[in-house]
Amino acid sequence: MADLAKLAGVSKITVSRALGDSPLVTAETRERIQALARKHGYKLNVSARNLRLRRSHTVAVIVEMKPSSSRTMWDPYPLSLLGGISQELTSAGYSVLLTTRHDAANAAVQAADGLILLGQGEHEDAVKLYDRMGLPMVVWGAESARDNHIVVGSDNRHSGVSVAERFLSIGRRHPVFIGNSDHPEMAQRLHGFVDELAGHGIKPLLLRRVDWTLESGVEAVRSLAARKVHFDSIFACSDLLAMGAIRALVELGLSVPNDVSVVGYDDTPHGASFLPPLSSVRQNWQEGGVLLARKVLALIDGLPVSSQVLPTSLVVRAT
Amino acid sequence: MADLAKLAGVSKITVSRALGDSPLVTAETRERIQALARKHGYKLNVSARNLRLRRSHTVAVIVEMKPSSSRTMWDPYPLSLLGGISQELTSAGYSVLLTTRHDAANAAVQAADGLILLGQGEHEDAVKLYDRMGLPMVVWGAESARDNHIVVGSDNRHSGVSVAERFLSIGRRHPVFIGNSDHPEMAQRLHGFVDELAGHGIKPLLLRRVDWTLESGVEAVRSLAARKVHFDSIFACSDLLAMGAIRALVELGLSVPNDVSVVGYDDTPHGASFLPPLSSVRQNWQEGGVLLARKVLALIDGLPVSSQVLPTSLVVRAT
DNA sequence: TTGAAAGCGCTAACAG
DNA sequence: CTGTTAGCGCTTTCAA
Repeated sequence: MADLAKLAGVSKITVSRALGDSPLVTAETRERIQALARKHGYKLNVSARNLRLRRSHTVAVIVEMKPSSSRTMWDPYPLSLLGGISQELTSAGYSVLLTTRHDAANAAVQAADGLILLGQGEHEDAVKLYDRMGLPMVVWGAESARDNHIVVGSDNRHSGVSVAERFLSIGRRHPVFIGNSDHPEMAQRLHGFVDELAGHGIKPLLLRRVDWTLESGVEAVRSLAARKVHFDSIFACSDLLAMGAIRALVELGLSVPNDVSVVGYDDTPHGASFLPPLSSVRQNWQEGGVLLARKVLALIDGLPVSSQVLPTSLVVRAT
Repeated sequence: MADLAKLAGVSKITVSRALGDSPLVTAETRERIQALARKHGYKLNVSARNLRLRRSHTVAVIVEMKPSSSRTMWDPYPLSLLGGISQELTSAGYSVLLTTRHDAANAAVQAADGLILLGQGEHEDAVKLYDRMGLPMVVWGAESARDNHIVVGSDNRHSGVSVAERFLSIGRRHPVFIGNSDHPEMAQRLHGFVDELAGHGIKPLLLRRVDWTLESGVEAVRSLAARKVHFDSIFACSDLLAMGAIRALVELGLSVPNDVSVVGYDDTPHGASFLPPLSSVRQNWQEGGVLLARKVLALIDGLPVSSQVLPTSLVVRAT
């Protein structure tokens, strides 16, 4: 910057202002300096600016990473969410610092101006952990009565209601829910599901499954059969669970959807390509990511921010 | 740091050294100062350190992002790769700056100490673009004769050979390859496939498909049928393509694997859960990520680094 | 509208 | 083994 100043015959600070599009500098000199900067390939020293400004211009995105052979890593919070976040933060001049829960102690994470937490964790333990850092934080997940964080998430409750409505409308009377109610988002799906069914005098069977894998879905249905439970519909908390369930149903000689209706969650491309094509609940991740980013930025700027729930849609296919 | 120095009755630099585990300081004072730092919740100012050290301690990871409704964003380079990268960089004290190709002009990206490029792009245009930045760079993809970058990738050529061997061993004589040979990794799969088959006097049919979606796979097989091509085996460059192909085959009244054998690529959980369970080529992404990270770090440290090819394995399931 | 001075928090070099 | 000095590159006062 000092070099540019010399070249342009002005002072360092004028260069700084010119490059920052400050109104304190003539349009003419601004142009001249910017052209010079381009010509000489000048690059702003981000560290120096950040040191001076006492901000890192960085938002740490913390993903829940449970590496496991049977589960695509970070599977439930897919990349589209990251895509939306990245797009929005970058265009605001912020960087996306990608981290996992383990790396939270990292100096760079601590220096972040804000935090986006993808996944609350069981019992919201992740939320509690990061809350202590005292940084502006926005969480992707389910809104909770207990805590008062800014949360962006899909309308999990309504998803549950929609699936219940669907099952009722096609005459199903013995529904099963497969998922993990310790997971806040799934808990809300369950609530919606249960409440809507209760209005029609129906109480679904809750089948708790911690893993969201195909195998887990297979086992779930097998256990149902082993216990001689009578059921005619399944709401599974992931497409993989749903596909596993269908496989087990077929093995048992049951027909989907004639004998049992199945609805999955997330509307993955693979679910759509399943035979039979899977009915599933779709959430808008890209938009969720954009909103998460906007809200941390607002928080960082000290603006008022509120939680937001995004609509979901039940995509009815063949199951 | 100045405050800590005052508290400990030493100078700033001693604190700096103590916190950095420098051997220049007594074990006793190091302990004392570190305890003090913990107690008072001291956080290193990363910007100041980076400014002084003239390094950002950041590696930019550039993902190829082509948002499209029918394709999970960033699909071909899944998160496990990012997981491996993140794990390795973080434990070396580096941050992962996540960006897309569009954001490459970003000041923070330019300030990175190194670059990891996920995906070479068609005709390696992405590689050429980032090469101009003059940063230490490592690329995930296929090694290329033309360029001389450090590349980490799966043994795509051998994958092609394996699939050809498999087809030959079960008596297939009319194989089809579905993929995009402009994509370097896929080109190598094709080469291996073609070469191995050529040794047995067989020339596979190349069916070019730009999209790696289910629909694309369906169309591919339909076009085959429409042209009355005789074929008995398909090597598809993604599980989704393979699943689409199988769906179309079934619609045409053909049986998989009796009439046609199909092998996909990537061994996704969804492929494994497909009915029938999909045979597919598996690559080790997590390890690939770790290697990518290690190699940029070595490059940054001025150490000699060479490209590396990771073995793949053909997982034979029901198709 | 432009500039001079000061200092953000840290560490490498050198001196003790 | 510890300390002093200096300066990384930038931008916010304050003054012209």
